[in-house]
Amino acid sequence: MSTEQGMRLRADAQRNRDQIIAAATQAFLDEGTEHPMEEIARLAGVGIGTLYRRFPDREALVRAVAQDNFGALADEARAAIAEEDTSWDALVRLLGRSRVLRLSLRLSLLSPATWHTIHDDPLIVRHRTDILELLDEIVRGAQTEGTLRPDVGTGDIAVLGTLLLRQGPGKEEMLTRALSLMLDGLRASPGTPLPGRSIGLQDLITSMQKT
Amino acid sequence: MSTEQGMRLRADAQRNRDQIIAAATQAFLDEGTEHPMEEIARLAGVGIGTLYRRFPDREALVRAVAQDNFGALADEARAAIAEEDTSWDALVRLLGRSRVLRLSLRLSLLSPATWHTIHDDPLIVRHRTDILELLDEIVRGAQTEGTLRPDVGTGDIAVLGTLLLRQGPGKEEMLTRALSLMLDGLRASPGTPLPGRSIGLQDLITSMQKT
Amino acid sequence: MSTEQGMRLRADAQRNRDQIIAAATQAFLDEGTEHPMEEIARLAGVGIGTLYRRFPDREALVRAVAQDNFGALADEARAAIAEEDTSWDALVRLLGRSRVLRLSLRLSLLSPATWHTIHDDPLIVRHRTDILELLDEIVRGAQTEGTLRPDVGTGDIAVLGTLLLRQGPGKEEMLTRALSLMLDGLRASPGTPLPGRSIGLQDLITSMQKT
Amino acid sequence: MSTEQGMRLRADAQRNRDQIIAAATQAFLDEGTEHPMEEIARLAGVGIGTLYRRFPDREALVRAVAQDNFGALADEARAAIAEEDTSWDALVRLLGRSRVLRLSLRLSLLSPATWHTIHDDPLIVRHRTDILELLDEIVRGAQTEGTLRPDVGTGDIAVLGTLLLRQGPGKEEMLTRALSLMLDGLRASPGTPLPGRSIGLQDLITSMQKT
DNA sequence: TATGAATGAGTATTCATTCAT
DNA sequence: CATGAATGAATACTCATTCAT
Repeated sequence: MSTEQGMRLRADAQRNRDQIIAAATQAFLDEGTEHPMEEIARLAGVGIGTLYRRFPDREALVRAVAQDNFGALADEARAAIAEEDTSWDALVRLLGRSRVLRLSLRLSLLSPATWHTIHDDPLIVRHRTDILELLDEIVRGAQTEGTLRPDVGTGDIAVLGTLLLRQGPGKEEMLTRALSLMLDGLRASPGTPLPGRSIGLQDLITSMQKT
Repeated sequence: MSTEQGMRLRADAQRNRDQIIAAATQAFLDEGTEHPMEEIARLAGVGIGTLYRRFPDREALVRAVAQDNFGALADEARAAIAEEDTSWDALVRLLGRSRVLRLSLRLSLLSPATWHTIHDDPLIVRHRTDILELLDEIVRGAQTEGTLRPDVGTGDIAVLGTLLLRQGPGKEEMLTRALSLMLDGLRASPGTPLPGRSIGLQDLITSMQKT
Repeated sequence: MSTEQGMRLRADAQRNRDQIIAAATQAFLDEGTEHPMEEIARLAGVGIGTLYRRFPDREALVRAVAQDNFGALADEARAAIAEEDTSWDALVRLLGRSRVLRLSLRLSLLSPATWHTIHDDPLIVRHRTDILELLDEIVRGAQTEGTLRPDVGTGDIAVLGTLLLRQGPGKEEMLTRALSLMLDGLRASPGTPLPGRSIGLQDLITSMQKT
Repeated sequence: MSTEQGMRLRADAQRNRDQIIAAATQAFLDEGTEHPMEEIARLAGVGIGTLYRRFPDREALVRAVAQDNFGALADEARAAIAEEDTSWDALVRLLGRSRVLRLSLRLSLLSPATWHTIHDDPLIVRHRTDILELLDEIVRGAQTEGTLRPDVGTGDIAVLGTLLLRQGPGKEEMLTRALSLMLDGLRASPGTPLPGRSIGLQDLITSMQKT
C-alpha cells in the first residue's frame, strides 16, 4: 500500500489514499473493475470528490491498484529468494503460498478494458519485469539444483503461475492440489518431452508487448 | 448454435437469432459481457428491437450464449469419448484440442455479475452436469487403463481444465506447453502423493452450488 | 359496437373489429389510453398486424372507441326521452342510470393527449352535439314541467353530468348519493340564486371548441 | 413546497428540489404523469442528473408531488377551520375557494398507474387521513349549526369534493355554478331523503383501502 | 387477409466527471 | 482540502409502426 510516487502526502491524505486503494482492490475483486466510482468512495469512507482529487479518472485508480499489487508481488518474490533454502522451495512458495498476492493479477484479467489500461504503465512494466527477472533467477537456480526439468523456460513457469491466478470453481484446497499436479509435471526427469521450445524470459516479455 | 428451445422459429427469425448469438459470443469474448447491446445488434446485422424481441434483457442474452457454448462443450466431450481410442486420448483432446470450446467457459469468468446470471440457469446446470459426468467417465476409464494416476479425482481434472480456459498472456503455444506440463503431472506413477483427498465429481458439483 | 362506417366489412373482419374495440375500451378504462397496442391486440385475440390493418394508428383506435361510446350515449338519451314519463325522470335516468354509458366519457378525461385526439373528430362532434341537443330538450321540458329550477342551463347540467363520469373513491352507492344531492340542488324553488348567468347549450358548445 | 423530510438540504439543493417539484406539478397537470423526465428537468432549469439524484425514478417524483399537494390541502383545511366564522363557511371555502389546491388531487386521477403509485405511500396516507378528519370536524360542526342537512356524512361531502377536482369542460365559472348547485343540495331541510345510509369518515377510509 | 418479425425513434436511467460550497 | 451537488453523455429498454411470410 505504499505511495509509489515522488511527493509525500500529508498524513491524513495518505490515509485517505490507502483507504481508497484498499476499497478499490476489494471492489475490483468482488465486482469487477467497472464498479461505480461513487460506491468505491463510499466503501473507502471518503467523498467522491476526494477520490477524484487523488485519482483523476478510473484508469488512474485501476493503475494505482495494479501498481500496488504488482509491487507487492515483486517484494514477495524477493522474500522467497532470500528466505527459502532452495530454489525449488522458492518456486513452490511463489506459485503456491502467496494467497493475497495471487489475487494481484486477477485484476488484469477481469476485463479486456482493464488489460489495456494496465498494459503500458511504466511502473507496472517495471514491476512486471522485476517479477519475471526474479522468477528467472529462481528457475535457473532450480535447474542448476537439478530439481526443475531443464526443458522448461521461465515463461512456461510464468504461464502456469498466471493460470493459478483466478478463482477456480472456488476452493482453496482445489487450487493447492492443482498446483501439486503442476509441480509434479515440473520436476526433473519427467515422462514426456515438451512440445515446442522452451519459453524464456524474453519470449514472455515480447509476447506481453504484442498481445 | 442450435436453438435449444421447444418451439421452432420462422426460418428468418432463426437466422437472426443465430447471428445475434454469434455476434454476442464474439463481443463478449473480445470486450466483456458489458458490451453495449446496440453494438451487438449492429454486429449481428439486426436492429436493436430485434435483439430485444429475442432476448428481453442482457441477462437473457448472456444466458443464451452460455447455454449455447456449454451445450457445445458437452457435445465435444461426447465426441471425444466416441472417437478417441483410449480414455487418455479423450482426456488430452478434451483439455487441449477444443480451441473454440475452450473459449466457452471464459464467459463465466469475465465478470462477477455474469457468474450470477449464469449460475442458476436450469439448462446450463444440466449441460454442466453432463460435462462433468462425461469427464468422470473419461477419468475413471483412464485410471482403469492405468494411464491416469489413481489419486486424482474428476474434480481435480476439471479444475485443471478451467485453468486453461483463459487467455493467458496469449499465445497458443504457451498453453499447449502448459497443458503438457500438467498432463505430465497427471500420468500414472508420479513423484509425490497429492495433498488432501481426491476431489470427486460430487465434491465439485457441491462446491459449485455453494460458491 | 356498431361499425359507424360507410363500407360493410366481411363477417369475420367485422368480428375482429368488434373484438378490438371491446378490448381497447376495457384496456383504456383499466390502464389508460397509453396502453400498448400489442397488448390490446392480444386481449382482442388478433395479431398486431390485424389491429393496424383496421386502425392505422393509435389515434384512429382511440377515435373509434370514443365514437362507439358517444354514439351509444346519444342512443341512451333518445331512449330516455322516449321511455320516461316526465322530463325530470329522463334527466334522472340520464345522469344516473346509464352505468355503462357513464364510462363513455371517462375516456376523454384520462389523458390530455386523448382529449386532443377526440376533440375534432367530425363523427364525435356530431354525437356530442346530438347528446347536448337531446339534453337541452330534456332540460327545457323539465323547466316547463316546473320540476327543474329555471335558472340553470343545459350546460350546467352537462357539467354536473361530466362530474359524475369518473370513478370516485369508488363505490357505486357513493355516486348515487352524490347524484341525489345534486338533484336536490336542481329541483325547482331552491334556496339560493346561482352565481353568474345560466350556461346554455350554445355556451357549452362554444367552450368545448375553445378549451 | 416544503421539504417534508428529516434532513435539511443544502440551500441550493433545496432550491433545485423546489423547482423540480414545481415544474413536475405543472407538467403533470398539463400533460399527464407520463411526461418525459428530461422535459421536466428542462422546465425546472436543472440537468436530468440532478432530477434523478433527488428522485430516483418517476414514481418517486410522482409521490413527492402528491405529498406536497396533499400536505398543502391539509394545511388549507386547517386554515379554513381557523379563519372562517362558521363551519358552513369553512365547507364552502374548502370545496370552492382553494383553486390551486383543488388541482392537487387531479394528480391521483390522471392515470391508473399513478393511482397505484400514490395509494400506499405512508406520508400521503397520513395527509389524506388528516384531510378527512379535518373535513369530518367541519361537517359535524355544520350539522350542529343546523346549516348542513343531517343525513349526509363526511364521505358524501368528500365525494362531492373529489368530483370537483377535475377539469370539467373547462371554465371556472361553470365549476362555481356546479358547486352552488351542490351546496344547495347540501343545505339543511332539503327536499328528498337521500338513498342509502350516510357515508361516514370511516366508510370512506375503508373504501379507499379496498378499491 | 392475418400474422408476427423487424425496425428504430423515443425515454428512462446510470454513472463518470466537474464544480460550487 | 474534503465534500457532495450538478451535469450530461452513454446505454438499456419500450413500443408504435412497417413489412415479409
